[in-house]
Amino acid sequence: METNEVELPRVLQQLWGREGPARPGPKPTFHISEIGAAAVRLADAGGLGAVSMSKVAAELGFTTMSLYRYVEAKDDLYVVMLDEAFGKPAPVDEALDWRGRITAWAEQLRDALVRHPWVLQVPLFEAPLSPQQLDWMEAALRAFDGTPLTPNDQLSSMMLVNIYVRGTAQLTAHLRTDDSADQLYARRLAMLATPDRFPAIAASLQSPGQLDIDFEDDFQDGLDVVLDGIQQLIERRKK
Amino acid sequence: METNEVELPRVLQQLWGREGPARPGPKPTFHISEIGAAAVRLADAGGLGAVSMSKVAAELGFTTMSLYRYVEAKDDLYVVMLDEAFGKPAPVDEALDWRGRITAWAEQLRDALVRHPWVLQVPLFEAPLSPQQLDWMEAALRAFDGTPLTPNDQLSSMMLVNIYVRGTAQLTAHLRTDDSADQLYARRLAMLATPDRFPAIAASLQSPGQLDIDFEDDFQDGLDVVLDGIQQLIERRKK
DNA sequence: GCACACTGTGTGCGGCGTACGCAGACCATA
DNA sequence: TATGGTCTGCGTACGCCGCACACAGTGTGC
Repeated sequence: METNEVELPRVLQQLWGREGPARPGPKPTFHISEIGAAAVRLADAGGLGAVSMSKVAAELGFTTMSLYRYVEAKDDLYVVMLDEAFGKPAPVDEALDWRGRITAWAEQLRDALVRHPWVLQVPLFEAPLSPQQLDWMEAALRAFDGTPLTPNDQLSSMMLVNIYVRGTAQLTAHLRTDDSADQLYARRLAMLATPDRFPAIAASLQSPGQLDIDFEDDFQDGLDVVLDGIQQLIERRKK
Repeated sequence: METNEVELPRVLQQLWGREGPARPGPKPTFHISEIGAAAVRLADAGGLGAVSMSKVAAELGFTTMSLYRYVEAKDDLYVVMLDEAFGKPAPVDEALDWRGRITAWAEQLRDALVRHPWVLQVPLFEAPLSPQQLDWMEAALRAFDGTPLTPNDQLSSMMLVNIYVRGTAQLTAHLRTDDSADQLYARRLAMLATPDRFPAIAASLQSPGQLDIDFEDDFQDGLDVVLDGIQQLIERRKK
């Protein structure tokens, strides 16, 4: 009888704690999650660029090449970092309706991205399969419990919110570190977007309230637009 | 009298054709857009990783260091590449309503991203100011002509659609290159997302129609959800 | 107690971005 | 037309990076 586990990459096996027991040779000095934590520390402090195999190894008091006993390539390190950075999502509040629940989820996700902005720069080539990422996925899906959304609807709605949060986080990432950046941008835009070639842009620059951005309000407003769309889908499914 | 132009970085000045005329010394052999085109060619063929200063220079028959006469750093090269890759958006079709127009815009954007998937991997730290990117921005804003949306509404609605397209493109990018990837993912997910810890995920895996993904349909459905949200905003603004 | 799989180390390679100094080309001015 | 100054393009070199590979030591299962 074959278990036939659609074999996972080694990193994922380690993250899921699927280690074969008791093998010959010396015991590993630490768990990959410690490597991930060290890498996250570096990234938090100096951005993703500050994360290199040698720096991570140095952080742990090891040589560069030791890391390759735990990780097959740098991409694997990224996987571990992501899993480490997100942490566990707060449990779903059953008292709220779906809108309140998914909003709380979105805010949590946003906060995590603000705490670890480098997450948005991590080049990823595979869909998420690490434990904590599935926890987040699970939490989002549960927010739609009790709605008439089909499983597929729930999945795509989650993706929609996920995409929204990541997208806005990316757009505002550089503004958060430099307050004057948006004003400089507005002035440059005003200079380049001449009314003859860019009437619509020029017009939007005329409008007031352009210069004081409130991240919190903008985030909520945009999210509400997305959720309004999902709400319509829910109404449609009710019939 | 000071022109006081909120001085642009040199790359942008070159992209906008704001060159000071007639200076001593030999004439530049080419324009940065040629460098950008060469880099885009490399990226299209071998991904963003295939783009290095030396490779681009070789593509043009030049030495590596020559490029630094046109570009201050590699990040500048990315700016040029992006401007080059997007091209000009098709003119807005006045016959359509806002929904038809922004849909057409979104489809165009998606097609551009499918043609140049590496765009999604380009690390960017500044808001777009290059000519063609402003063209795209302008086109999107014009789609909302005639709606009661305020300029700020239009801006955030555009961002919403932009974010949606980029997000979905990112998610489906790796699926397009490998048809079996999603099935492998589904099987791995089924193995890891046990009903005790991940009931919602497990449930959604039970649902039918999971395995045959239709990019086109999924894209349109999700986009419609987003547009439904914007429509509600429009209704609200009407009053 | 023995064999052997496994851990951690050292060396080294190829490639990257780019700082810097130099030769020659070309224009503005005299 | 002669000249001076400045810009272009090139060569060299440096310090990083990810990682292949060979090697020594370690501890478990037989």
